[in-house]
Amino acid sequence: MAIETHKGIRLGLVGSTAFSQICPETRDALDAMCRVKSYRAGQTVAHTQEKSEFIGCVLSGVLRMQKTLADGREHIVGLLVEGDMLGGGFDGPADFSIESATDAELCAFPRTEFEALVTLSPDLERAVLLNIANELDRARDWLIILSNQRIAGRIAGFLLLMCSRFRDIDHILQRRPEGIEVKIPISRIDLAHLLGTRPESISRSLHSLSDQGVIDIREPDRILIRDTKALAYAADEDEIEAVATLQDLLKNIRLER
Amino acid sequence: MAIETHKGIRLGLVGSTAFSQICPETRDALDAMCRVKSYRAGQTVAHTQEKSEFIGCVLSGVLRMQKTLADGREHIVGLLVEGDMLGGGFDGPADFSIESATDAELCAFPRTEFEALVTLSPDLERAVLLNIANELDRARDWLIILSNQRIAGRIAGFLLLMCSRFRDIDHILQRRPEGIEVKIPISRIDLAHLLGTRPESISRSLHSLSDQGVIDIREPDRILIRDTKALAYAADEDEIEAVATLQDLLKNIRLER
DNA sequence: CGACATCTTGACTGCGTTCAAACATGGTGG
DNA sequence: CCACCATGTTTGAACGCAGTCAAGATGTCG
Repeated sequence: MAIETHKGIRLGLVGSTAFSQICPETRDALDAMCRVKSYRAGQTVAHTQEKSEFIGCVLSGVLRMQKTLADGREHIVGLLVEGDMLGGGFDGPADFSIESATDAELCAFPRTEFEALVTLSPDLERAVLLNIANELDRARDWLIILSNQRIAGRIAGFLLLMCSRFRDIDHILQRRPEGIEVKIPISRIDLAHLLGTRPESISRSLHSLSDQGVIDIREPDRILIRDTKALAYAADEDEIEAVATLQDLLKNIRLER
Repeated sequence: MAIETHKGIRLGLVGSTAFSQICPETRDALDAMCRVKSYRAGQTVAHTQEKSEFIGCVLSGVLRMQKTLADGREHIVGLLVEGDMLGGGFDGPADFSIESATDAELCAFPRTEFEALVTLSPDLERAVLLNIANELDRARDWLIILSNQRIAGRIAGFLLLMCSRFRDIDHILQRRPEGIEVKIPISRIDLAHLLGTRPESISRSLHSLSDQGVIDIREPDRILIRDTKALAYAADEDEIEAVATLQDLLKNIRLER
């Protein structure tokens, strides 16, 4: 079960993320009702958002957001990282479950209290709205990535999305002289699921990109992006093969001489 | 260019859709600022939502919502039908363009006036929020459909999604004794784009489903669904998931008939 | 050190992309 | 009214990517 600690020691963090632009007294009220919960990797945070009795804000770690299907299987529709809200509860009839992909901490507000505060504080309502709008935007990013026919293209898009989305989260993204190092927060199986393919294909495409020198696989879940531009190219243009063969040709020519 | 007519003759329609639960005086205010715009198929309604000076609500027809990519190409991320809002403008830094897929009418509110009204009327703000939440939900339905690796499965999911989303829109969906007839509001190319594949594959899979007796292709864009259950089976039998809500909808459709 | 989970690699098959051409449909002008 | 072209859809054939099953490699933990 989740470990609970008391109240808003971490309010500074809360203030820096989803609730950055709310007035002091509202923030104090949030502080008063706030509770920190800790989860280990793989735990279920909430089964359906409707029934969950709290609204949360991720402080650290990564959560999987998955939709429960009729036959009981679950499908990942997004990830939550620090600063993201969960349990907004305006998601209509959706049947979601949230699980921790890594060890995670989140800051929980009792649902009823929170909603009461929302009706009182317009800027909090606005914050909630902005949060949902942000999620919508991200969902559409996923759409674009998923509609790429080639797996390598989807992976390239995924990596780029990680770069843009998690630019400020240093334990996921790290700038290195050689490039940008990305820590992939979910397993290959989950990633494959997310990208609409199988782990084997993920592996192959990843190593294919590696062979082209675009990325470097330091560990299975730690990837160094050497050439962002080439990666963007791989994500947009499916004609990467043409380029790849060109580069091979050039290399071979140079080697032969 | 768009043809504009004056003020809210159609307010009843507006009231029946996105703004169903707002108080009378707010509705009157909306009425006062409302203007009806008409578009023909293929016109650009708004290039980016940010710059568009109005917020709209679709009265009739279908709009394509597409995201502009770095290289200038555009990618469809959703459809808008009657009752949907556009230009919510909380979509962050998104770069969207909206085009009419069919002849369409929409009811436009000047952005500044609308936003001023939003700050005054909590229930209007709530309506906006619900609208975004609804769109988020739909975007996730697309995600699930797209993550099906087999094309036939995606098409099946798409058809079922049409049935659930447009249940009440008679010029798209029509109940027939033999089944449900769906009018596909976008071209094969756009559909292929939306489902992450090519028009040829769309055609093949569609005819494959037709050969199985699941559907009947009356015209390229008019499809009769004979066997909803088989269609749902085709959507999730292909290993990856079916949309949970679709199951509910099937129930509802059966009940309604 | 061995048992387990995760990731990778290999070989094979099939689906879907690709390129190309035939087929409908609608609008235009002779 | 029909020939004609433009657009969109369908069909055909060939190739290649990715899914599948199976085995090997790597890492993790008791």
